[in-house]
Amino acid sequence: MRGMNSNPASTTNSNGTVPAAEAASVPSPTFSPLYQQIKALITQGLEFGEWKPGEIIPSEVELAARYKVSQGTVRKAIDELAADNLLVRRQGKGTFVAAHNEDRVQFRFLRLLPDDGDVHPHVSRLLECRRLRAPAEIARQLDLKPADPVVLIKRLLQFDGVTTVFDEIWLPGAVFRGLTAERFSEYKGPLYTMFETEFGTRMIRASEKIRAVAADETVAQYLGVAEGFPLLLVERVSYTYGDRPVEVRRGWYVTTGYYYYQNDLS
Amino acid sequence: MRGMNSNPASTTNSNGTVPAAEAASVPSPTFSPLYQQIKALITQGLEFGEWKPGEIIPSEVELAARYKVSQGTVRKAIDELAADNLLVRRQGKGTFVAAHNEDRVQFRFLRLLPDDGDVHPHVSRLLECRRLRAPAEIARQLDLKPADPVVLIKRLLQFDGVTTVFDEIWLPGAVFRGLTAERFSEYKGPLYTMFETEFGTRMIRASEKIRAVAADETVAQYLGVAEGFPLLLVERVSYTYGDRPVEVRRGWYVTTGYYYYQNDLS
DNA sequence: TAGTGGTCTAGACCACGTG
DNA sequence: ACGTGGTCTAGACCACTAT
Repeated sequence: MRGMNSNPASTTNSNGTVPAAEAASVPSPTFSPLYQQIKALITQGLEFGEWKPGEIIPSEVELAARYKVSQGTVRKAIDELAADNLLVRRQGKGTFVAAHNEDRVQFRFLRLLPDDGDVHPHVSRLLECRRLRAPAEIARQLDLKPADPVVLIKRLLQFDGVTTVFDEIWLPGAVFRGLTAERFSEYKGPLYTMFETEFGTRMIRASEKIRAVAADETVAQYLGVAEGFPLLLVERVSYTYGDRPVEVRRGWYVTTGYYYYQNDLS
Repeated sequence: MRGMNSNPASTTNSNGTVPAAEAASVPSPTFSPLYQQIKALITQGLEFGEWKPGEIIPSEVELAARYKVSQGTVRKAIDELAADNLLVRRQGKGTFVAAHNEDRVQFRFLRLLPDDGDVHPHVSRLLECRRLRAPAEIARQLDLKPADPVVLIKRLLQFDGVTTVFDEIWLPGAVFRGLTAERFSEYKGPLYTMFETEFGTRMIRASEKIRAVAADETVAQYLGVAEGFPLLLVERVSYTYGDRPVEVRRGWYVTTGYYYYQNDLS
């Protein structure tokens, strides 16, 4: 492999050098470092379920042999996947597919913390779960055609019996076939874990827009506050592999005694 | 150097292996990988001003020679410092000390974006800048003794002529000697740039607590909104080298037409 | 004892920026 | 043409976990 990763402009294009075996489906003409190509291959394995959440993936040495590259190259690929929170390394044991049912998840996707720092589990109460045609704005955000089917979920979150969050969750209907109120109610545990195990959809990344708004009549009633009460509105779009949006979530938060946490501005 | 980085429990403690020259002041008895030690040495160079913001640092080869380690070890140290936003790599040119006067800074520390996506520069208007004794809560957050001197700055930020942010900034008086309203007014450019060039204090990291609050009489007047209007309250603590807190900032944001942005929940 | 990830090295070549 | 960071390799040894 040494020295074969030449410039795409050179006479011998480097993509022939992807150590075949299970090379990318369509060898693109663009150049990328070997470890990026390995990273893509491993990501495919994750996406297509070759290794499932919580499971161990082959050792670095094995992967190096399979892809016909050095261990160092596999290592760099895994380093990035671990930084992206897709894999978790455990020294002496191996490398595992990140699962959404670990302790940290509640704080990865629900960043609301109480002022006193104590950690309380939350209770979810389903208000509504129905299928309808996507409003224009939701369709745009989910990258669907207007009027495509979507699932709308409304729910409340309670901390210590106090209703603190009202969520409005929009999901693409095609992906979340058979998601009903019953199915929803039966499921114990975090929502993202259900999405993962029941619908094979993993949330990889999210972006959020945060603002302060006044509670309207409906939301005020749900949250047990006066109309006009200041609420934190968090509008999140979550993405799965390939940066495909698969969830739009609008959350109205009562931030009395709670705050939204954000670390490190990088 | 090969193979000398043995366990701290072993007979020959590894810290003697720090390639001296400019070894750490107090060789601690705890073990850490070589590249972490190199990282600490480079960080010291940054903290003590050996290389100033915007300047280039020695090449990897030079640093490897100076610290008597391989280029790969220096590389790993620099990789982490770049990930921490303390250094910036530029292929073909060299590695530079991150400066706070670049384009990205306005978005690194002021994450307010307009709904339409356009980017407008902001104008700052100083309301007040005086010295006083630290209230208990501020003293706690700045790691000072109660009643230690602090500087309190109050200011407004305007976007397109519209007042959008009211800031209350608390700084340790000992560090920011000679910071007066005049000095403040004279300075053009971002605040953090002034802190850096005028007072030798760099903000490295920050954490934020965000909530929605109702505008009180004073803030409402400053921001030109009705009393009770919902505002985003962002409480930020900024840290310099060694995780020492050097700023407490409370910002009240009008989020009409603007939102607070947050990417990637990692 | 064996296997895994983690560290460290030395050397080669590539890609980028500048003279 | 030269120097910088970026990629890749091969091999050694360390640290942790399990058996």
